[in-house]
Amino acid sequence: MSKDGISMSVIRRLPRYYRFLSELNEQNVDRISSTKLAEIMNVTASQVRQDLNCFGGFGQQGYGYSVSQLKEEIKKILGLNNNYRAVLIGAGNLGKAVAMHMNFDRLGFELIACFDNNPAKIGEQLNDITVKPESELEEFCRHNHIDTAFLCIPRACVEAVLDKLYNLGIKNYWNFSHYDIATRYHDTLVENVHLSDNLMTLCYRMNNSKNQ
Amino acid sequence: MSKDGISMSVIRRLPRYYRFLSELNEQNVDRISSTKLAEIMNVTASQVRQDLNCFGGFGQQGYGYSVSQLKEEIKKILGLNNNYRAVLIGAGNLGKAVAMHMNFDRLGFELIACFDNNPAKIGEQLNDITVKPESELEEFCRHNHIDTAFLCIPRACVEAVLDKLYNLGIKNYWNFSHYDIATRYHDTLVENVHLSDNLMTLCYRMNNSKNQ
DNA sequence: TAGATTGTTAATCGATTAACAATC
DNA sequence: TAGATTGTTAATCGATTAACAATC
Repeated sequence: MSKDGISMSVIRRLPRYYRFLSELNEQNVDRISSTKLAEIMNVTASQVRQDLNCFGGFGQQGYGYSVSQLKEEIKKILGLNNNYRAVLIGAGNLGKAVAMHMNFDRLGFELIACFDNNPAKIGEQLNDITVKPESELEEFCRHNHIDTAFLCIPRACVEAVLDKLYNLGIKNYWNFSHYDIATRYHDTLVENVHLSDNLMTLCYRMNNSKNQ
Repeated sequence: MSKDGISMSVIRRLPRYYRFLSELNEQNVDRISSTKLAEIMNVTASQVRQDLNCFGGFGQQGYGYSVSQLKEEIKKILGLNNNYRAVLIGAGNLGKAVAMHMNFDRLGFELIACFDNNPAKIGEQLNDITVKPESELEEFCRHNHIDTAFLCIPRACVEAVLDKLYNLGIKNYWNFSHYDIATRYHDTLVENVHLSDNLMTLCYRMNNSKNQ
């Protein structure tokens, strides 16, 4: 709820603002103008001011923006103060990478369990969580409030798990497979990570560039 | 070289067309209209026709498009017939996921080596490649033609490796870190995968939705 | 031929950039 | 106060959608 009518273009730029502002803040920079920030981020000053003004007037004429304040505002806008409870499905290399290297607490999430259908994986320790058998998924979700699921399993395995998750009321997904969740369930909210699409784009660009 | 002036919006949609057409092809569908394809892909028929016509007239009035032919055309446009030679830097969980689960040959690439600076990783087998010590990187790249590097290492480690790679003439990168390659070297071609930006976007959308 | 569907132009819509008055 | 820089409106640019003549 709350603010709406913000375009996806703007929304997808917010994390980037947040990253650059966090960095400036760590470097103890305490104020910055839209012109300077735009320069660092390699965008236009107009865009910076337009983007920020979607959410409110965070600056001060003649002065610029307070770095730490603006960073906090964007953190609030992104909702990073949340602790959305997540389950991870799949403890393969990708699942492990996600479980072990993401700072979920800084990103608005808390990873509370991981499930895999491969008996060899059961019991493995990923930071502070232990891989559970997928057979325990439904029971677990009924007894623990879950907001979202991270799907790090092959496409062919998605449908069966998705049906279970959806019927348990989980409607938010971070999806690393090519399975099209939104087509099956229209009232879901899905962020897809399509690594192979990304790599094909690199291929296209290499193929059409002069960098040898 | 070749076709230029194609907008990034169109380019980033190409892999998705390719995926859907490959699927239709596997299902032995041999022709499809822009209307039907648009429906399946959840876009407009106008967009499908406009996108495809950036590259040529692949359809036939009154008939539609030949699925297998169109798929092959897009494959060619994307340059997936290439065999760009890639080195992977970093054999952590993410590097392993990339090395073991991506079908590089179908994506225009060939992974020919992997390097890591952690002695514990040296000698590990990732499909048909063996993890080598990072100290051998430069020597290896001087004796093997390399087109691109996949960076699956923490941000703090990137700069040192990047400097080496760039000086060896490698200018194409698939970058999983938040290190800003293009700012340091302007004549590079970079595809970034920013998993945490993606997750923050999910957080924003959950925070602003009514799905609880 | 009649029906279907493309390729392409024109119209609309949205996003980015420029400009500047307001104001700290 | 003078200088700097925002917030915001207006102008431009690009991307998407609609429409339809061409044609298989």
